[in-house]
Amino acid sequence: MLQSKFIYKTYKEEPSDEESRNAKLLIRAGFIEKVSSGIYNFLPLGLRVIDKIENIIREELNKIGCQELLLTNLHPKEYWEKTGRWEKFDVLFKTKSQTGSEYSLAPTHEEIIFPLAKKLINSYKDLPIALYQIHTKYRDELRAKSGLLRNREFIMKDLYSFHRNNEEVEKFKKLVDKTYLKIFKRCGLRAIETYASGGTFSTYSTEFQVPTPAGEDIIYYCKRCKIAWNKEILTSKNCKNCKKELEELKAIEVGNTFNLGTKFSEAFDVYYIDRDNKAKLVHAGCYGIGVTRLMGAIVEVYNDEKGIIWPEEVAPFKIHIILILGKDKKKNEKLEKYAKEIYFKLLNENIEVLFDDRNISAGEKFAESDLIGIPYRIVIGENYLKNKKFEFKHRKEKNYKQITIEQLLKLIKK
RNA sequence: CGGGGUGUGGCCUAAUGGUUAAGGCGCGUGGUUUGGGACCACGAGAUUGCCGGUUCGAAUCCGGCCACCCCGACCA
Repeated sequence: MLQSKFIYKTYKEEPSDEESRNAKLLIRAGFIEKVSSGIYNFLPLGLRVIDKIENIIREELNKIGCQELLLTNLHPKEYWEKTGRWEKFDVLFKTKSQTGSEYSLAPTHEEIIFPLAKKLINSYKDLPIALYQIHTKYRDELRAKSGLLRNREFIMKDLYSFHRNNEEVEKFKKLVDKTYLKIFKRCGLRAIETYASGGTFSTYSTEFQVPTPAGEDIIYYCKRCKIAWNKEILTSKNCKNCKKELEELKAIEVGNTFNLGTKFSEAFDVYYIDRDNKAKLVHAGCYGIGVTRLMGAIVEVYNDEKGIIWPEEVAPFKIHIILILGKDKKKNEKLEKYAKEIYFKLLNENIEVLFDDRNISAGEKFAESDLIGIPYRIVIGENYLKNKKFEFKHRKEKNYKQITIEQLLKLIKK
């Protein structure tokens, strides 16, 4: 991508109507734009990060046999009345059609996927089934807050699994838990498996908590066992397994996994015929990852005074090429030619590159580059003409190396 | 929903109740620059969140409403 053609806009000053680090940086750097409280637009730069996160999730879930689908976000009232949640779900957005039909905007999708599962499941031979989607969710929060961490509209990955019995749900849930840790690790985050309450429809849940002072949850972490308990269910300040004293941490919940039991199967009559020819209730689990919240959490964890520092796998681009021209026109022409060659070589290797080809001051290029936070930066200046070497450095490092394009390709491919 | 705070060009800010609302960023034109958000000149851009009130006169004072931020409550 040529930066001169790339549509985005950065700001030198922080927005006055945001307090959280993630919102300030993402807005300043041109990833998102605020429309209203808890409502944001994702600009081309921001969408690239969303796509990266979503694809990591897809890869890992597909590996364990999950299949993707897309469920509607307009939920007829009757579906939500069946579970009693039309009245009970306090953050439900409700809307009415011209003819008076009532709908909710999807805050979660159990009410839609269980009726679907009923159609898909007849026999024990149809089970297990694991379906997921990555889609927008709506929640009428009384207080949206903290940039991308608590929104009224947000993107979520929600997975639902259907099984013959509780043991199979538990077994699958453990597999999802393990997969979640992989997903968060690939996103650059250390997520802690945390025991938590099950809310109104499950006995317990597992939360995936990313420790950061910006978090709104408080968890108690055991360094030895590498697990934690949410404050809401804490019974002792010592680990239940090893008795070690627990550490209190602030954290952001980026994912969760629930064993739903048969609660929704009962509400929607989801049965299967078992080997013994008897109809039995389907056991289910549900598993969420807040995609946009995850993006906010990554920024909260990875930033410095100059801007964002994206972990490699979720960065909008991998390499930022900065071309610095001098006074000599002939030299400049050569430099431009070489820079383009390097740019195309990297593109040929399927490396995502942002090439700052704009005719602006070097200082502005550097400042903006630091703000956007692309992991690797190469600077092509007059020195390149002498030894065919450019400067190469990681966003988080201060010092650069002088290397050739061949050396760069070796380094990057690893 | 309870408490606190804030609303001024696209963004960030300034302005004892007193001319025509000031500056910086950004934007346009011309020129000079080019290794850490450069400089000069000229220019465009505002019903000071909205409605009402007080006053000879309101961005400024008063009332109501709205929006945003923060704390709390809530958070399948």
